[in-house]
Amino acid sequence: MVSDTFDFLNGRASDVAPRLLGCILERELDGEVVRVKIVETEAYDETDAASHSYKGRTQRTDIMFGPPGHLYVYFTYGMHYCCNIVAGGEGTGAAVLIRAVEPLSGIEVMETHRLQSGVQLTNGPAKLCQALAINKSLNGHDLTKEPLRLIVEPALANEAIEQTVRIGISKAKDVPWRFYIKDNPYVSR
DNA sequence: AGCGGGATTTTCT
DNA sequence: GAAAATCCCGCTT
Repeated sequence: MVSDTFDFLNGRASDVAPRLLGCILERELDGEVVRVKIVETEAYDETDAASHSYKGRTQRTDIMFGPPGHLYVYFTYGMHYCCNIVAGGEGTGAAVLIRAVEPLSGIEVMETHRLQSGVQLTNGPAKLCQALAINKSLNGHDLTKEPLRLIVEPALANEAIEQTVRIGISKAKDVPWRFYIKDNPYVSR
C-alpha cells in the first residue's frame, strides 16, 4: 500500500463500499482532467454467491484477489465494461462495483465518449465506464497513478447514505450490499 | 410509465 | 453451450 489514505480499502467489501461514497475519481482523458464523485456502490466478496470471486481465483478474477486500491474491469453482455475498486488484503477476493458517479469537471469530454448528456452520462455502471473511457486496458491499474486516480474524501454521515439490495444479479438477491447517496440525481434507477 | 426483447462476446461448466 | 454485477429501443397501456 503506497498511500495511508487508502488504508481503509483493506477492510471488508461491505464496509469499504459505503466509505467510497463521496470519494473522487480523477481521469486524464484527451488532454483534459475529468473529475467525478462516486455516488453509488455495491460490495462483492468471495463468500458471496453473486460475486465473480465466489468460485475462487481464476484468470478473470485474479485482479480481485490482488492488492487493494487497484481497478478490476470486466466485460459483460457482449458490449459493456464495468469497473470495481479492489478491497481486502492480498489473497482476498473482494471488490466494490462503482455503479454511478456525479460529473464534476470535464463534462464535455465525457459527452464525446458517451454520446449522451445529463444524468444519462454516468447513472449506471457501464455508462460511467463509457463516459470515462474505461476498458480492459485499465484492468489492474494502480489507482494512485495516472491516468486514473482515486482521491479519498472524508466519510459521509450515515444519515446521507441509503442501503438496499443489489441490482441486476440472480444469486444472493437478498444481500443488502448496495449503497448510495440519498437524493443524488445520478443514482441509477 | 412500464414491459419485453435484442445486441454480442467473454467466461466458466 | 449457457449465462452474464447492462443498456437501449420500440411497443403497449
